Amino acid sequence: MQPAPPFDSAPASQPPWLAGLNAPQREAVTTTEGPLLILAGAGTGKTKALTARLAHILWGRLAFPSQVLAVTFTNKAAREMRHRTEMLLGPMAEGLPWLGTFHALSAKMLRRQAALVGLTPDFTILDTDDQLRLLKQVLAEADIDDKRWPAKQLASLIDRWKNKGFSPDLVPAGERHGFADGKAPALYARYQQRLAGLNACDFGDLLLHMISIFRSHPDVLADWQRRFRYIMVDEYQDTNSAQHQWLTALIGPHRNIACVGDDDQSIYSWRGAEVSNILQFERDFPGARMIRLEENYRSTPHILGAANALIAHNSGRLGKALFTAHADGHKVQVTSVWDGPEEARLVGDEAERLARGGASLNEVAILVRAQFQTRLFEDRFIAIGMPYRIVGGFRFYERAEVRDALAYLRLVAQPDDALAFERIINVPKRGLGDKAMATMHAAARRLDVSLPRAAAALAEGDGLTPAARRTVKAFLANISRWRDQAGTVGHAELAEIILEESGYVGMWQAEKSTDADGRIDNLKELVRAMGDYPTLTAFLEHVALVMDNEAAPDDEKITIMTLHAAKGLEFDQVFLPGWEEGVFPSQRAMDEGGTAALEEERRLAYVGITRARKAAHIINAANRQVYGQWTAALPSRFIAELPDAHVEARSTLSGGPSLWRAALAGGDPFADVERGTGRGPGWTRAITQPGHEAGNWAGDRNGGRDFGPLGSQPAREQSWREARVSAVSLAAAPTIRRGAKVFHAKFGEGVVFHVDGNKLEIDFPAAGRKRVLDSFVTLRD
DNA sequence: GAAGTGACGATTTTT
DNA sequence: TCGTCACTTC
Repeated sequence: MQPAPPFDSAPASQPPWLAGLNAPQREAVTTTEGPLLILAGAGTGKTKALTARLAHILWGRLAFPSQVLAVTFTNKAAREMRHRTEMLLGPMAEGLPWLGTFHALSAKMLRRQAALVGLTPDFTILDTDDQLRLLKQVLAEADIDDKRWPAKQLASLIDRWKNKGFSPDLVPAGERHGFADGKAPALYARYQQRLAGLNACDFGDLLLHMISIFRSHPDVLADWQRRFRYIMVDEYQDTNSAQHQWLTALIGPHRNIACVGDDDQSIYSWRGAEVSNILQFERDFPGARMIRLEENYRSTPHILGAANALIAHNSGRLGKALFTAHADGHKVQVTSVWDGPEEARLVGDEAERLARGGASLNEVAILVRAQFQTRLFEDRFIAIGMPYRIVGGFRFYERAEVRDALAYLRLVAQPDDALAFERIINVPKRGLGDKAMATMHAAARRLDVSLPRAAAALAEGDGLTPAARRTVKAFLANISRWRDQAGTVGHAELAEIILEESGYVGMWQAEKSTDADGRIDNLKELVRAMGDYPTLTAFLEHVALVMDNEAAPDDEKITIMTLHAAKGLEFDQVFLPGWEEGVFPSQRAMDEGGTAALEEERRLAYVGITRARKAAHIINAANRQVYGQWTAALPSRFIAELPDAHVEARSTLSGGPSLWRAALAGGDPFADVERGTGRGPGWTRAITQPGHEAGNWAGDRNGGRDFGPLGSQPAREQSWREARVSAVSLAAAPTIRRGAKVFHAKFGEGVVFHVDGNKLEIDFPAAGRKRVLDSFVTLRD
């Protein structure tokens, strides 16, 4: 399956981890000494090479497992690497204590050396929610109007500085201005003070504190350097400056660092990633070797040909071209359609066709540039009953109910956790308002103790109203009772007791909203997950650093997700909709970042195409609704950059691309289109629907760039059919009354119990009473 | 403390 | 256009 590598003549005694590797992969595995950059294109067996390299080092006794530092970005990648190394090595891999994410590893180091930065080893790790609340307090304290200068903006500024490795005193003069008249560095300093007072770190601190320890304590650094004989880094193109500093500090005199990455897949500059880290590898590490993995085991030659040609339009690349031994397969399809709904319809039809042909829906993905694009697909898939999953959005530990529950647990584990205390002191409602909170904050400042301690003091004194005093006292009594119980009952059981006795579960049970059930389920899931960890502290550490919660792989569904989220994944069939100027490449990105941003968009396109194993299908719509306005859209320039040899283009538009050209030239867009006759029944019905007059469809609101009334275009048959469908459902909606029989894609048939505008309460025999929007049901007779 | 009202703004997201 | 958030009002 691979071209015969020179090492194929190796004796039969060749170790198992070298089996099945091609020549460059093998070279990457066996080059253990000195700096090495493995430039691994999409689908070239990067993880395989990396895990084999780990196996090679450990089996060859070049180092003990505890002497290897293996760093990834995400927990998922870390899990994957651990798992695959275990497959090669067996139990030996379990002893890899320093395999993990940058943040997890740095936190582990920091816990051992917390004292050097004024923390205790049990410091709390704040999530973005806590961080924001703290910053709001800092802003209020400095008397800065957070309307004018939002805490969020300060948070991202501080984040950016931390990504670059700047502590407050190191922020360069040129970057100090721009927020609250140059007060940002002072606010940053104050924020750090507050964190220290809370014995807490935010994510950025996990690395930043270690970097400053490395700087100021050479002896400590030397210890760490001695420990790590080999360093390996995954996704090196995504490293930011702080991570780069952290890594270079840790490299000992042996300089055994191997970084794996692909400059063409660098898509996170907006998050602080510096492509220059990978581009300048050889300058950073003189004498470094570079090995290219270019044989792709994933995609067909047409897919790779298209991707290679596209990415060749970027400048400043390290350069590489993917090739494969696979048979030709299909060309990349590029389809032009009339508008967004038609695009969704097309993808739905194609997916149905694939499913009928025996393909697994789990192997079909729709990769979009931005979240808003998912809606049309969702609408369409609900309408046709196509099972789908949308990846992204809120993660488990970010849900409000999970965070509330965690705040209870944190407060039990850490009596001084002021942020946790603040979050839940009045959840469920206990009648403590702003006034009581202000009193407690004032007391905390005056007595110079943590907020919970101040509250305890107030509960004994007379600073609060009698009612508030009683409430606070009872609350604190509960907390300390739970803390005592921690010694006698298991932590998962304790969590159950806390959630029950605090009234928190009751609060959700009393709530009648649609999602209350789901929230209670999430609380149950949280308690269940706690059982997987030996102690409450271990669990809280896990939660802080591992924000993802691997969803159980469920049944056949088509996946909808962003291109960013798709990096590292692969699917047989990949749909790439929305390839229009302004959408992809994103207008906003180009406005903000110019050419550099355009190149990053192009890398994103490259990532998208290279996700496909068997087929890639690019789609662009001539018209799209942007913020409620219909706008004409040109096909993405990336489409033009794909070579004809690897592309099969088609259009469902009569007139084809000339339509767009005409539209942009400002002339009559239909000048070269045959005028048809009919406005069918769909038209009539569409225009008689309130809010669905022709002008809504495609009017003249966009400076004449929109296409005029469309009714006469025979080629738009499909669009008309859709117009009729939506007209029918709109017409049907008002006739839904109590007692009506309706059908819902998820819950099945049901009987309407109550109507409130477009909100329906429906009794479903299978799912019980649900609140549903009328647009999600169809009327049955 | 809940419900209604108006302004605002709207990529990509991990730890 | 549509959803969110903060603020008002009862």
